[in-house]
Order: sequence, then C-alpha cells, then structure tokens
Amino acid sequence: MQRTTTEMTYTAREEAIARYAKALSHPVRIRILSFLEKQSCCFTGKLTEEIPMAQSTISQHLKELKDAGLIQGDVLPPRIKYCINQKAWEEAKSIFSAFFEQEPLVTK
Amino acid sequence: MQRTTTEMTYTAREEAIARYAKALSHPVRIRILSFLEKQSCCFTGKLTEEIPMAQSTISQHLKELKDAGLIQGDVLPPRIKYCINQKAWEEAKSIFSAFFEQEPLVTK
DNA sequence: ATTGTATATCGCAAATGAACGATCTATTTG
DNA sequence: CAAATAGATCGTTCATTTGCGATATACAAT
Repeated sequence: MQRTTTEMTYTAREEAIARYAKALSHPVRIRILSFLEKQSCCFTGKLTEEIPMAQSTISQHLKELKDAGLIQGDVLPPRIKYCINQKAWEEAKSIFSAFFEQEPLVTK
Repeated sequence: MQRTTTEMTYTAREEAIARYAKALSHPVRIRILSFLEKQSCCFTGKLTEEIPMAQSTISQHLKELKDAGLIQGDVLPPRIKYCINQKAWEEAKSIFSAFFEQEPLVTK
C-alpha cells in the first residue's frame, strides 16, 4: 500500500547512540564495565574469577566492548590489562545525556 | 579448565540498564524516539510517512519500545497515539546518567 | 627446546532479531 | 450490514548473537 523501500539511511548520531547502546545491551557487559569503573583496570583473569562463565565467552564480550570502543586492552605479556577507554566513555556519556536531556513535551 | 557454570544471575540494575540499552540499540528506534521527543506524541501513520520501512516493521519496532516501557500507546480509534512514557524516560535517563557518572579512575 | 600461563580465536548449535508481505482486528462511516 | 482505515500480528527468510569446548597464539620461565 505504501512506502516502497527508499532505502533507509541514518545520521552519524543515530548510529553512534545505537552502537553504544548495543554494547550495553547485555547484562554481563554492564557488569564488566561496572567492574572496570571501580577498578579502573583489570586482567581478563580477574573477570573469569568474578563471572561464572566460560573464559571464551568472557573474552568474546570483552571483544564486543573493545569493538564498540568502550574499553581498551594493554598487552602486558602474558596477560592483557583492560581499562575503560576514557575518551569513548566521555563521548558515550554526553551522547546519552544529550539524547535524554531534551525532555519530551508533556502529553497534551 | 575452570569455572563450571555456576549459573549466572544479575542485579535488577544490571538488567534494567541492559534492557533499556537494548531498546536503544537500533538506529531506527533512536529515530522514532527522537521524533517523539520533538513531537511529544504521534500516530503510527506519521512515522510510516517519515520512515521508509514497511508498516509492519515500524509496528514491530514500536512494540519493542513499548515492551521496554519507553513509550506508551493511547488507543484513539481507529488510530493509536504513541507518546514517550515520561516515567520510564526519566528512569532511563537517571540510570544511564548514574552508570556513566562514576568516572573510572585514571589508568595507573 | 619444553612447559606453563593468559588470553584469543574457531566452529558449532541454539536463540534472537530484522525485515517483509499477507492477513487479521477493531472501530468509524456509509 | 458493508466498506474503509489504522494498526497489530503471523509466518517466513536471513543475519546476528550467545554460549560453549577445543584449539591456537604469544610470551616467560625452566
């Protein structure tokens, strides 16, 4: 009846929010980030002690957080020290803040 | 080698953040919410005019936003007026804000 | 060179998500 | 009651995500 797919495109802002949100969309990743927030940094091993999941699964979640830019890994053989990526963290913070800031008008 | 699945459980906070984040994890849903933010409310029809996607697809995204609690629909036959759910919006806002607020310690 | 340690990557299976066209539902209008 | 309208739901297809065990990699220590 309508709208034959004109091919959807998004703004950089829309994609950025969605991308960060996706990284935050699994509770175990929230836990990992909360942990890093407190500790500043930690090794994967610490997380596998704290979180009852296979090491490979945790490694995969770390990869997703890294791909989203929210964390970074410092190679410190034979281990890897993960830290929050300050820059991305600030960006995500302000991008979400701006998104929610603009209060929707009250229902009329 | 380790950690035989003790069965993972999450806090309500972790699940709440992940749940809201999941709702925000697709750019078209960001667009819909931004639109509602500006307009306060609108009918599905308005969205199908604005967004080049099948009506059924938009309806599905609306359902996800509704399931997450971020929007609500007022039945106003034969149409449905969607609005941001103020209460959930505020909750999401403060939950994300609190999550990002606690600055991670600087890398040592 | 062998061994050990920490972590990543692979390959799989099951579950979930995205998009669509088609159909159903509920209500208003004729 | 019939037709029109707005929107939800269904069923399908295809892609992505999740979680796991097994294996690979990279370096340090012996």
